[in-house]
Amino acid sequence: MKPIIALVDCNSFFVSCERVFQPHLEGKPVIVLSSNDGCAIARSSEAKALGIQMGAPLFKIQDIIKKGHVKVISSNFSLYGDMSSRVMETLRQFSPSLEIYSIDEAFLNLSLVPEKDLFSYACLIRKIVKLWTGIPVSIGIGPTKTLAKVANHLAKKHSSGCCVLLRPDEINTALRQLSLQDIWGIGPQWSKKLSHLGLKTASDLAQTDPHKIRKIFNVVLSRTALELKGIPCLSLEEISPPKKNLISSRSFGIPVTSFEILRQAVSFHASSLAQKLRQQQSLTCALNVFIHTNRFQKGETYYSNACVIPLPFPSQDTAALIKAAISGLEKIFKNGSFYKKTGVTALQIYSAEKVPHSLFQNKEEIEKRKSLLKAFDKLNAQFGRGSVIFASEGFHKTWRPKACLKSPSFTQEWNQLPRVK
DNA sequence: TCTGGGGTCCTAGGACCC
DNA sequence: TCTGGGGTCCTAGGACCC
Repeated sequence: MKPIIALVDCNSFFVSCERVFQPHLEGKPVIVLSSNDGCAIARSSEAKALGIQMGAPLFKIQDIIKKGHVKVISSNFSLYGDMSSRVMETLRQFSPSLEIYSIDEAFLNLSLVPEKDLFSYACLIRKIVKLWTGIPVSIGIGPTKTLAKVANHLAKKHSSGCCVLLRPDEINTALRQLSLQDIWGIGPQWSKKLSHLGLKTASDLAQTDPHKIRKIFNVVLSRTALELKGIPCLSLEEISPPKKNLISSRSFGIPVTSFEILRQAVSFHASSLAQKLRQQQSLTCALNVFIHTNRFQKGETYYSNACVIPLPFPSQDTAALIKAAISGLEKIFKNGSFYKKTGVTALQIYSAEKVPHSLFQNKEEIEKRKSLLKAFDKLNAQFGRGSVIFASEGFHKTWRPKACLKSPSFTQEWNQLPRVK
């Protein structure tokens, strides 16, 4: 059977989530900021029209914001995560196989839908998602993931919000009008290198010999070229594999100089990693701890350092991870610096099932710790993250990133539920 | 004053093994 | 002058994604 893949992409997702609970923002320019209120990471179409670029630092767009009366909102990731689950669950109604690609995108296998019905089916999906979740989406359909991405690019420009790209003549026309940097998998570096080779459009790349691409670039780009030709190289991954690396890091709301505050932040990150490890039933063998000062600060020496701490035993235990992370911090902390950010990465992650217990570990003790952490996770799941914490995280989080313009957690906190008058 | 957080894959080169 | 052949594992760096 010929594969048919749909890419469903939520329009300006974070902005749309905010609009569901603040309908007065509809039709107005709105942006959502990154952590610490740093950059614009989501823009409504009205904000894009004003010239606000993706990733633009807030302080550089203050003029546009003022003149264009742009509504600025701090990010609220627990709200977006919750809304994302609602969208994905709705999409499951429409296909037996679905790959959740990111917080706001999913690939659907639509091979069972007759070709003539695809467009109206896409329109139906779009209508139901909007009705059930309040989130507007665009849907692109093609014979490969990369062509579904291309179709989605076109769908966003179309009033129907849907686009089917299956006939060779339609695909060719679309590819001739698509520039290299708009292709999924081609970033600024490769598009520059490709244009030096005389290639200008997606159609040029599709017509180039993939072996030649592989020689000059690598296998990844040669796959992209094949996918543009309609030859599937990327399969639908319905079950997301466990993460091979996990990271927890944040910039500080204010510069931090004290070791004690850094210790609290590092403990928070180690604890957050341990929870993620337990969630995906993995163990880590080593942590990487890093700190750095503000690299944009003129007149101050930039200091950045990191160190890897092997754990005595593979672990997912919060206490063990906190202990290791703090010992790493002690090695790299330099007195007198104004720190801007810290974080912890879990390296060498293995499935908990596959790692045997060490002879030097007390089995009883391990079981006791396991049930303690299970209760810990259960409480946090029931009463909200951070309801129970390890004391070394501290209770005040003075290092917390800035989020001055955050909207209420409409769907996760009882006391912040929207009121209907 | 103010510049995010969290991932993936591939390749080349070095260390080491028999 | 000429210095084996074949393999694994790890790491750093570079590209990409949302």
